[in-house]
Amino acid sequence: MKPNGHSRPRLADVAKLAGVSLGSASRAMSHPDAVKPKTLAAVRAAAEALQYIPDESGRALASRRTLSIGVVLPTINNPIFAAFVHHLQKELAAKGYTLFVLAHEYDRAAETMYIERLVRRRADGIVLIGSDQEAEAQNILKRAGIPTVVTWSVQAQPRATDIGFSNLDAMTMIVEHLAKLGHRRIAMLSGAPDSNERAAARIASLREAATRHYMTVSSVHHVPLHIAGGQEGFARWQQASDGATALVCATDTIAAGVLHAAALAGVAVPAQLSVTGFDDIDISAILTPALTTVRTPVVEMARVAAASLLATLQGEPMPAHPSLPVELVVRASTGPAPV
Amino acid sequence: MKPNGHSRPRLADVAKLAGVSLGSASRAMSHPDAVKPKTLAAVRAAAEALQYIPDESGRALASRRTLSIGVVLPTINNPIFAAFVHHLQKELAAKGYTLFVLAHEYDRAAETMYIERLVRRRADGIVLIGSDQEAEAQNILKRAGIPTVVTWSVQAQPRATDIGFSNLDAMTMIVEHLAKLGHRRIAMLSGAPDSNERAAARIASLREAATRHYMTVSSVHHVPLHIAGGQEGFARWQQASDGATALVCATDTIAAGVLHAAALAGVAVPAQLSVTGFDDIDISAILTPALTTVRTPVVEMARVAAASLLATLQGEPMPAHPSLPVELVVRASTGPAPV
DNA sequence: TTGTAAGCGTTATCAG
DNA sequence: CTGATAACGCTTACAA
Repeated sequence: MKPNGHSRPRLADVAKLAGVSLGSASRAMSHPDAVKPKTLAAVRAAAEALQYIPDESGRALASRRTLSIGVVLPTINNPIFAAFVHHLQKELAAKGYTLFVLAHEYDRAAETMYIERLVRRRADGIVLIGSDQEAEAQNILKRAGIPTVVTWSVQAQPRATDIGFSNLDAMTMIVEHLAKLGHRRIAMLSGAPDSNERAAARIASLREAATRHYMTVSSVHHVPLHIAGGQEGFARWQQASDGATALVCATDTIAAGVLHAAALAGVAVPAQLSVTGFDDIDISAILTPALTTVRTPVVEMARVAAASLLATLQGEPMPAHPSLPVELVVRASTGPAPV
Repeated sequence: MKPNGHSRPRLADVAKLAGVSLGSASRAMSHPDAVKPKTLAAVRAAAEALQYIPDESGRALASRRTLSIGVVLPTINNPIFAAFVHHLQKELAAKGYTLFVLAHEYDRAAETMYIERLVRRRADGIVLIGSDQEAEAQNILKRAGIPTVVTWSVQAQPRATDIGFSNLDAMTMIVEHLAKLGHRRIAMLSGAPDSNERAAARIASLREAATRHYMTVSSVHHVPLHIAGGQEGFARWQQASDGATALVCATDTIAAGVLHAAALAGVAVPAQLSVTGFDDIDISAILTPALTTVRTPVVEMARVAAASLLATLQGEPMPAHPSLPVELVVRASTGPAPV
C-alpha cells in the first residue's frame, strides 16, 4: 500500500506523490514561503493524502535542533515545583517546544545524570533549579554549550542571567511582621541546608534578618519538605522547649504540617504560637488558620525562564534578570506574641 | 583541538583514537559484551579521554528508539496528576527513559495536537489519561503504532489493557457511608461532564449508587476542578437550597474549597453538612475538618502504566489490567445527618 | 524556485 | 569478533 513496505510514509513518499524533489518537499513543509504556491499546494495535498506525519528524529539530526527543552528539578511532588512546571510547560508548548521533566528527588548524583541525559538528547535548552549542581554537571553543561537558565537562584552574587528572588527580602518581611507583633524569640523549620541551596539561603537569611531586628533564633530544625515533615518538625520543636513564640517555616508545605500538628497538640495558633510559611501555594489560603506567608514569584520565574531560553535559541544573548519581587501575605496564622 | 572542527567529539573520533572501526566503537558502547575486553577497554579509554557524550539523535534515527515516553494529561496543576507524573517519571527514569509531559488543560484540540507531537517525536510509548480523545487522535495513534496505555479508564467496557478503577465502587462506598449516617438527600459538585469523561462517570456513578440506596441526588453543580471551584460550588449549592444534608465532591480539590467556604459561611461541618472528597490527596488529611474521601490508586496506576509500557517495548504484548481497588477513608468531614 | 547530493551521528548488516 | 558500508529521515548547501 504505502510506497515503501508498511512503515509510515516518509517525506520522500510525499515528494514522489507530489511530483517534486525531496528538497522541495522539505522546503514546502518547513519554509512554506520559499517555494512556489503551486509546489506548496502539491506537497500539502500529497502529505494530506498520505496522512504524512514528519519524523522529528530525522529533522533533529539534520537540523541540529530537537525542539525540546528539559527541566531538572528536585521533585514534582511539591506544589511549588508542580506550579513551576505547569507554567513552564504552558509557555514552551505554545512555541512548539516539548518539555522533558526530570526530578532528582534531592539526589545530586541523579541530578548530574539527568543533566547529562538532556545533553545526550540534545535538548535545545535546559532549565535548572538552583546553581548547586555537582562540578561534573557544570562541566558537562559548559562543554555541551546548551543554553541553560538557572531559576530559584539564591547566590549573593548570582550570574546576571540567573533568575531568582531575594530570600533575604522575604525573610526580612517575615521578621518585621513578627517583630511588629511583639515576637522576640523565633524558631525555624527548614529543609536540610547541605543538600539544598535554598534551604541554606533561607536559614541564613532568617538569621541575618533576625539579627538586624534584635531577635533571637532560638533553634533551627531540619525536616523533609512536605506536610509530614512539618508535623515531625513541630514535635521536635516542642521537645526543644526553646521558648520561641513563632515558628518560621521554610516552605508552606512544612507550615501546613505544623498547623495540623499544633491543632492536634492543642496549641492555639496564633494565640499561643505564630506560624509563617514560604511560597504561598494554593492551599495556604484555606488552611486553618489561613497561613501567613510570603509569595514567591513562581509564575514569573517560569515565564521569564521560558522567554529567555527561547530568545537565546533565536540567537540573542541570554538577558540579565533582575531579582523578582516577593510579597508578604498576612493571614490568620500570625498574631501578637503571647505575654 | 578536537579531531573535527570544534563541535563535540563524535563516536568516529572515539573510534579513531581507540584505533578501532566505527562499528566496533558503537558496539563497545551499546553492547559491551559483544566485543573483546581489549577493544572495550580501548574504546572506553578513548571515550573518557575525549569526554565523549553520545548523541541520541543519531542513535534514535538509526535504532528507531528514542528512549522517551510521553504523558498527555489534563493539567499538572492538580495534585492528583502531579502525583501521577511524579511516580511515572520515577519508574521510567529508573529504566533509562525520559518523560515528556504535555498538559492540555482540558482542551481537546490541544490534546490531539500534543499526541501528534509525540508521534512526530517518535516517543517509544505514550501514556494517556482517559479514553475520550478526539477521533483524529485515535487515528493518529493507531497509524503510528506506538504502544499506548490509557489510565484513569472509566469505560463500562474498557479495553482489557486500560488501567483504571471503578468509579461506581468508589461512589457506592461514599453513598453507603452517608446512608449509614442517616443522609437521604445529597447534592454533588463535579467537573463539567461534557469535556471530562471522569466527571461524567462520577456523576453517573453517584446517581446509580444513590438510586440503589434509595437516596435522592437533589442537585449537581458543575465547577472547575480546583479549590476556587469548590468555593464557587458551595455558594451555588447554598442558593439552590435543595435540602441536601451532604455534599459529595468529585475531587478533593473541590471538597477543600467547600470546606473553606462552609467555614466562612458559618455552616458547621459535619454537624450541619457532611462533605466528601475523591482522590485522597496529601492535604486532605490536614484540612479542617479532615476530609472523608475515597483513595484513588494513583501510585499503582503510574507503576502499572510504566511497567506495562516497558514490557511492551520489550516485545511482550500489552497485558490486561484488572480494575484497581479504591478505599474509603473516613475522617471528620462526615457525620450524622442533622435532624 | 528547484533538483541534486552531501551530510547529521549513530546503528545494523554482512562479509571476512 | 571486527571492519566496511549502507541505512535511518530529514535539512541544506550548491548548482542549475
